[in-house]
Amino acid sequence: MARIDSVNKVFDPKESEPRLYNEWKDKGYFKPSDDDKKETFSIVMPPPNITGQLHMGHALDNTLQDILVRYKRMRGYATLWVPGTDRASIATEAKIVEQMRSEGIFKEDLGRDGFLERAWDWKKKYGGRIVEQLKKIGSSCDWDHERFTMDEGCSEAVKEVFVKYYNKGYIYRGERIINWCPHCLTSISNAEVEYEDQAGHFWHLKYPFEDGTGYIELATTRPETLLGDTAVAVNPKDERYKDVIGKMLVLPLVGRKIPVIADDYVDIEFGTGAVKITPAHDPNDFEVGRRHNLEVITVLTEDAKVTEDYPAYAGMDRYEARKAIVKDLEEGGFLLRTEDHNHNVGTCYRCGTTIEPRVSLQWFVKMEELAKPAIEAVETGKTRFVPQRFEKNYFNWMNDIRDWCISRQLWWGHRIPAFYCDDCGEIVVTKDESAVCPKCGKPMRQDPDTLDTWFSSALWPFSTLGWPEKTDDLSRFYPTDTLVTGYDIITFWVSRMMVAGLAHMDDVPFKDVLIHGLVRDAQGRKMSKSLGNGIDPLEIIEKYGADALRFALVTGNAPGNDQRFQEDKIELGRNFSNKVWNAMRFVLMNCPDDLSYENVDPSKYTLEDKWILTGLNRLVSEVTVNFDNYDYGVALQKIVDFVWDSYCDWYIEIAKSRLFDEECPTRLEALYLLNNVLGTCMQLLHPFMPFVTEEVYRNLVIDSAADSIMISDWPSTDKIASYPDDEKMMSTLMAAIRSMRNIRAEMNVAPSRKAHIILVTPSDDVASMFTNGLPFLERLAAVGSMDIKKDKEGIPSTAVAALFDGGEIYMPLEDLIDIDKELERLDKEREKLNGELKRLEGKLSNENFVGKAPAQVVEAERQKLSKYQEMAKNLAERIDTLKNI
RNA sequence: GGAAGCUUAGCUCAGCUGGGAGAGCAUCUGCCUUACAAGCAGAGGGUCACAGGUUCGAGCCCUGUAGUUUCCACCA
Repeated sequence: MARIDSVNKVFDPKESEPRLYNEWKDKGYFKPSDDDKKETFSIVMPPPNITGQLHMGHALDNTLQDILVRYKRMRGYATLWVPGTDRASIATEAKIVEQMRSEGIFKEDLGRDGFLERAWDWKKKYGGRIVEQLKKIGSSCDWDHERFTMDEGCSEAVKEVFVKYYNKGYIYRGERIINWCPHCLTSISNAEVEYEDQAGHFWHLKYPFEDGTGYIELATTRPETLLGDTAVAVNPKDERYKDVIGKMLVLPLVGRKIPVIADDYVDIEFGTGAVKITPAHDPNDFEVGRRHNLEVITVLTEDAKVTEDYPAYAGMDRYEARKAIVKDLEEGGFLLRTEDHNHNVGTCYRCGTTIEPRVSLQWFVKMEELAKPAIEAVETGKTRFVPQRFEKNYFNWMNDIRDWCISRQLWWGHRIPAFYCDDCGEIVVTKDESAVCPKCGKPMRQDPDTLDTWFSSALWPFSTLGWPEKTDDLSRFYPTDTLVTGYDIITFWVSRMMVAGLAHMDDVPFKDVLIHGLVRDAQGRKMSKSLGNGIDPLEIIEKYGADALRFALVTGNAPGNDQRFQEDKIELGRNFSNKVWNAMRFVLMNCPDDLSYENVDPSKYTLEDKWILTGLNRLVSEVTVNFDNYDYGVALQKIVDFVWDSYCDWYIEIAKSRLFDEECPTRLEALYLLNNVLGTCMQLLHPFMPFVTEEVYRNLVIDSAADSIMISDWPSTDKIASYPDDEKMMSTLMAAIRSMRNIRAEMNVAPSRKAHIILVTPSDDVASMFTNGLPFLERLAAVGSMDIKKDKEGIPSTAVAALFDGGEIYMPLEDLIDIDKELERLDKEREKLNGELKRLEGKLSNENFVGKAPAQVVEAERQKLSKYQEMAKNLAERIDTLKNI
């Protein structure tokens, strides 16, 4: 019995998980096989930010990827999972600036190079942290392939792409109105603006005509931008204003003369039908201004303060200025009234500051044409979203795509490879950093700006594989197979990878996009720092283990749906792993040291053996389909049900009588199946719970086991025999047992009280099944002894009846039976049965059903009907007998 | 303003191509049965949001309604 001595009474994740992880890594199991004959399977990890801590979103994302990768590896693919981290320019730069501020240092004090030095120190310090955290949840990625979006290779790819796009005319530089974050002091793209409804006001103002003939009334939500107004627009079809188009107004407080112009943009129905136009601070107004050649007057500085040009308000921030200007308008008699108004305000997705539209010179990618092949690839199914509904999300964005502002006024990032000659104004875009002006030969100045983080992220599926070099990795692993990510970054990232992949690799970056939802808190709120409702995955791992966390993240969740994170789910995961552990312990306790399977004889398999094998066969087949369809929640549920219910609660319990009898002729077969069925279940479970399954797999005595479950072959139904008829018999026996248990529980008969039962059945098969099962019936249904009869003559009236679909069982319970109570119980049973009978009879007497439904379905219903009829007959007879006492 | 999702047991959620409503937790009853009380056995609990339609048959497909969440959209 030494086998059991070496295993702990409980599974200890804290000890086991790091040990196993390191062993797997050291043995090279995470690396793809070099075998060229093997089909490849590759995925790239959505790179977490180096500023970050692992949060539940990462935990879910990486758990799903790990499940996928471990499954494919066991299926025999040469599997590569590329990990890495992202520089996250805005977020990282902001954090570093903040850190510096606490030391009293400013960016300018250090200069660009000094700042970057600090940034790299940051990366060294924190980039490693998140990697360590990813390892804790068991991510089986190939760390030799680890990349960082700003490492040399990725940077080379960025330059290559920029130059290529520029030469083809897809990248241009121009003065446009862009979204500006006054806190981060940089431009951001449309996708990086988050809109939120804010309570605000409508200020109704009057702008008097220059000639003193009255005024135009208009409303604004942003009175402070009045300083930059250069016109008032009305709709050309608006009868009310027909005569004033072209007339001049005097801008209140400023005194500037501005024209009334006509433009279709104005909605006649809305408000007064007149709109003040501020080209420098509103994207629509900017367009109107372009059409009418209006002057663009910037009135706010980069940090959103009024410029020196307006001394009365100079230096005030936009909200102070708003107050002051409203007050002055009121005092000047220009304010007609104020009303409450909710409006959509754009905010920076990184810091939440309200965006200020701002005119400036930036670099853009022309997206429309580039988007076309990316749209087509999804339309034709070359790339497929799972679940499919997210394709709409993608199409929505892609079909309405705008030019992408890619330049950022930051230092941390890929510097734009554009060079300017201050002498002659020449612009050169090149990978060569020591460019000289091709016109005048003078040294050139590189653009100080850096590129949007997502510009480099878009290249991730091929830059990580070595592009632009023609590497083996690239030819072997591109395109990747599946991208696993959240629906929240379909626009930011998925769409741009599609574009980049098709533009530079001439092929889609991935075949499937598996989309998952958000992990919310127990009340269904988004987890966020400001709410303080985040749950730290590392604390959960510390307390319950990584397997339990992974279990909780996958169980009971359908693809693409958000989920609430609740502690009892983790407990369930922990409990299940405990269950598995104890099942293993039980098996090992009964395994002799010299256990050998040499003499195992399948022809000696008993009914329950054939039943468990048949169930296992179906489990393997169904779960494999579920895995291929990314239905992990369903797969896990099936595995749990099989292990807990079929294997533990039935098979082990039944097997006990064989194990405890040293002389039992089928003891070896029981041991063989106990070990190997559980072993196969561990393989199916391994992608979900890698650690506990590895421990159990190694401890069990498994036929031709691999060194590690990680590299074992995925179970195949070919190797698992199936016995459908025996399975049916077994379920009849189980129904009988349940029926007996039910009666005992209802009648409060203690299990210590072994019953004598009389089985009445017309079937010889059922009779012999009970005879063979007598040893375990004692354990499962507290049967002490048994008589078998073909009819119910001589059944004592003091017996209670347990019905099942193979006959009846009578339990004489002399001192316990209360005839009225028993009649009541049987009556309830009869009612239930009658309901079923009515339904079936109705269905089968319906000609349409019999005529149109598939023959199989009709036949199954017929069989059910005759079974129930038989049961109803027996029941009625029993009720009669009792009544006649 | 457009689009998508959700609405199933007290709670949190599954339910594959339409064929007798499920799980976990919670509740109630009985068990420390020599793997496991992080457990075992049993019980109660649902007009599958509502209204139509298609079908022999609808939780599932179609239409509409209500509530709710999210994404997209320049409405001053």
